[in-house]
Amino acid sequence: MRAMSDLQARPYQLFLRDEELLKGIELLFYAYRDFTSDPDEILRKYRFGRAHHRVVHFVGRNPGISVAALLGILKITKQSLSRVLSQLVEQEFVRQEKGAQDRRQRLLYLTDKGEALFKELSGPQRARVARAYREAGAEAVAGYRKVLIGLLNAAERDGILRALDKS
Amino acid sequence: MRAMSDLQARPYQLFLRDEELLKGIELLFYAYRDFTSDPDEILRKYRFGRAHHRVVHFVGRNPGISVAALLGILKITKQSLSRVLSQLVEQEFVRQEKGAQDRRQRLLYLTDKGEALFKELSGPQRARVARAYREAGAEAVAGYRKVLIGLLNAAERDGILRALDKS
DNA sequence: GGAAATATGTCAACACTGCTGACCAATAAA
DNA sequence: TTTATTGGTCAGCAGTGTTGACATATTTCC
Repeated sequence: MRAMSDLQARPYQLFLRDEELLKGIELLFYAYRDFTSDPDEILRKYRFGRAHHRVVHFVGRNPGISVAALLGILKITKQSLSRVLSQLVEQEFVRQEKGAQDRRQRLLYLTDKGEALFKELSGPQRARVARAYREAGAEAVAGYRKVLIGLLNAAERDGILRALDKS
Repeated sequence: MRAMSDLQARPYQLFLRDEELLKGIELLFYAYRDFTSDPDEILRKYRFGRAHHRVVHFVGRNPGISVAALLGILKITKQSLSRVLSQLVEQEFVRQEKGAQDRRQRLLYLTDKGEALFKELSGPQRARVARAYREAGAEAVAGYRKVLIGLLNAAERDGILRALDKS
């Protein structure tokens, strides 16, 4: 494929590395594309989109989360969140409660209906991840996590890891 | 957090597994969120979006790709592709060429301007992946790949792997 | 107590990117 | 020559991100 002369012009390690990096990028794209396809289909029944899914997921996983904290996870504006959140509240998938200490806060919880949706949406995703984990083995899973953690913005890495370990 | 009685009602292994699966799901979300943030910012300068990025990327990586093949990668409709593709062609980031064997095809190539954009966009992403790979180590990278491949739709897995190895 | 900061909500407008449906033209294959 | 394939286009709609401007309730600070 490449002549020996190329190995002089450009260090072999570096060349290989760049190709590997691009493959890593593309693999992430493909995996995420397929990963989101199952819930996307389910959401159509409810006339919801991915944004609704994210809210249901992170409220379900963080009962009593504040709006500000949810915004921090999703990294969107409050106006964007407001649109989907008010739909979820109106249709009774999510319930809001005034904070006990700070009564300005609207703490978020899933209703029973919300829990059911959470499970319906996460079912195929859990199955997909379970299959991938099973096929790859425990050691590979550890590597998968290690690399994904490395992909995070360094500044927020600790916060995300803490959030993931709260359970 | 959980009483011993729960361990009887639900096998311990299964419980742990479910928690791990949800963490794997969330980690993928966070990684993809941060992974796309760098190019997103660059794209604003050009008044382009993520869809433009994807086209530039996959045309850059597959010079001479047909429109149908590109649609197969992106999994969007031709109308959606058309919108961004025609902008990229008009602004001379992408060039179209009639197929030699099949003259119905419009084979796609990056122009020099397109190549420059490709590099500008992939730079931060390659740096991010390089950092993650470096921090995690070769063994972890192998696991990362193994799991991501497992997340792909089984039906298309072989095709994607072949596409990734063409280089 | 009163001013300032914080948490949240809301209205309006805009941009990007998916989608469906309906056609059309050029070219290849049967 | 009919039929299928490749690609393009117009129109409209939905979902989700953005900015900017305000409004309200509550907490914190001086």
